[in-house]
Amino acid sequence: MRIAQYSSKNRMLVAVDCIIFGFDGTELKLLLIKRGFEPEKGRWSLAGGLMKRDENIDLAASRVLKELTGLENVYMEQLYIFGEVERDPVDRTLSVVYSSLIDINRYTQQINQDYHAEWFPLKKLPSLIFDHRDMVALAQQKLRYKAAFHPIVFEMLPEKFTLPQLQHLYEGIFDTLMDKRNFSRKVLSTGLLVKQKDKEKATSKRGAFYYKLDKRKYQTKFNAFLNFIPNPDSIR
Amino acid sequence: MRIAQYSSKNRMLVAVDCIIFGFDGTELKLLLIKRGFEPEKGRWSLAGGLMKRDENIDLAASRVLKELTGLENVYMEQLYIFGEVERDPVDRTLSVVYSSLIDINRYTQQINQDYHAEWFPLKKLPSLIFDHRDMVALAQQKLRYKAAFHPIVFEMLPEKFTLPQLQHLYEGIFDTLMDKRNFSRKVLSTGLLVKQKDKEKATSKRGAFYYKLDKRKYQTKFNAFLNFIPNPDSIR
DNA sequence: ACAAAAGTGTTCGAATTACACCCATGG
DNA sequence: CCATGGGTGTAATTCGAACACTTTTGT
Repeated sequence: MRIAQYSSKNRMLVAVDCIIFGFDGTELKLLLIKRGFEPEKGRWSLAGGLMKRDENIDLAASRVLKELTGLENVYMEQLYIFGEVERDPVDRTLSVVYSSLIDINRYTQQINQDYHAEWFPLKKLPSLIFDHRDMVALAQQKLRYKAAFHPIVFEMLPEKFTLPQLQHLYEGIFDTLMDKRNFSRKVLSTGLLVKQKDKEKATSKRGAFYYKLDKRKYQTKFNAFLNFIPNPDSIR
Repeated sequence: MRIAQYSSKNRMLVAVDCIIFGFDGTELKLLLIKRGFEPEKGRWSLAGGLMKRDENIDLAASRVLKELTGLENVYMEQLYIFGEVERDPVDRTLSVVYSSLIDINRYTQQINQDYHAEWFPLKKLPSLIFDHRDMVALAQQKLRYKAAFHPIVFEMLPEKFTLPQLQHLYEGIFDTLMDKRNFSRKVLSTGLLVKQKDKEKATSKRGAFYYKLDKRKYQTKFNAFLNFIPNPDSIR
């Protein structure tokens, strides 16, 4: 009876779609590609493609991202699987969504002219195909949730970064403003940041000291919960 | 080029597996079924089955759970997709894992003799097929994470429950002991509990007052983060 | 009368918030 | 010399942790 279900009539296609959040030191952005094939050719979408039958899901996500944007070796994690029956009009297709956080400036070389990929400010996204807008909304929600408790967003910063940059990033994620005195006290109290001797001088005359992440401590303290949200009600 | 990938050679099977956590007032348990078909017939496994091609994923999970355990209308949420290439020896099969929290006593009628389903204490699980042990470990981790910040675990309690029961549940989830004075102060301070006039008299001579969840407030306050973990280091 | 679980308050230290001024520098 | 953003300290409050005794009642 049940073993009969190990039959092929229920096989289906599985896609991966990659949500790439990026931070340029000021603003939170999302990487989109201009879809190069039908249906919906020419419209903006997440970097996505079909997973192969003999391919691990995580590797499929990396491959698709590489093929469509040129990005390689970026931090990615599985977010959710979307499976409404009618979500892709051509064929029954599930989509496993991956989410990623990167430092935009670190990867400008990789995202070159060969790819029709472009960064869009999170607040000014174009319309997206299928259910991609829902995917982005879910990813944003999860990013907030994680950022509220973990120092994970260091994935989106350069090797060296300043406290004002870090604060701008958190403000972007939560769409709120924070007090810089309280912010620096809290973030420094984690003991995860190492102050550098040099300064970032591009955005201010005085310059802001660089910090680096103490990666050893970061690994072990990952589960030490931080509470970065100034006030739950202020999150929009 | 790329449209050629909208071909059928990459179709694959997709299963759903259901992790059912239950609480009986004292102990955290997991619902397992004796697998009724090859391979691995006769061994214990999560309630799982293949998803149909014309079926929504969430509905597939509900259907499979109903078919294998008799359970209906339980709170379920998608946890993760497992997709190692060799995870199922018979055929390439992804598994979408769902996780669920229920009040064991409320559903004893539904889980009847027709089904080879059985509750196992979380600390004394039998060996499980395929990667099901990994699935359980991940679900447990996520349950802790959520329970640490949300009053979500009310899904696992009866309509009326006592503070000692609620505390035992949290102690089961975190495998730790909590101070009942601090616990009750914290949980009552949420304003989500409504004290009842009657008492539960089965487990003590004096009896413990019942409480009910204020569902209106629960809906709106769901995102008010609670911090139930006594001390992050004490979580094993 | 006693065993067993329920219920309740206080004190202390830590963390969080609100808030305002001086600093360094490039122009 | 001044405009711009960087950097720091303190007081008031809230929150979390530790801790022990009294109440109720079935046996």
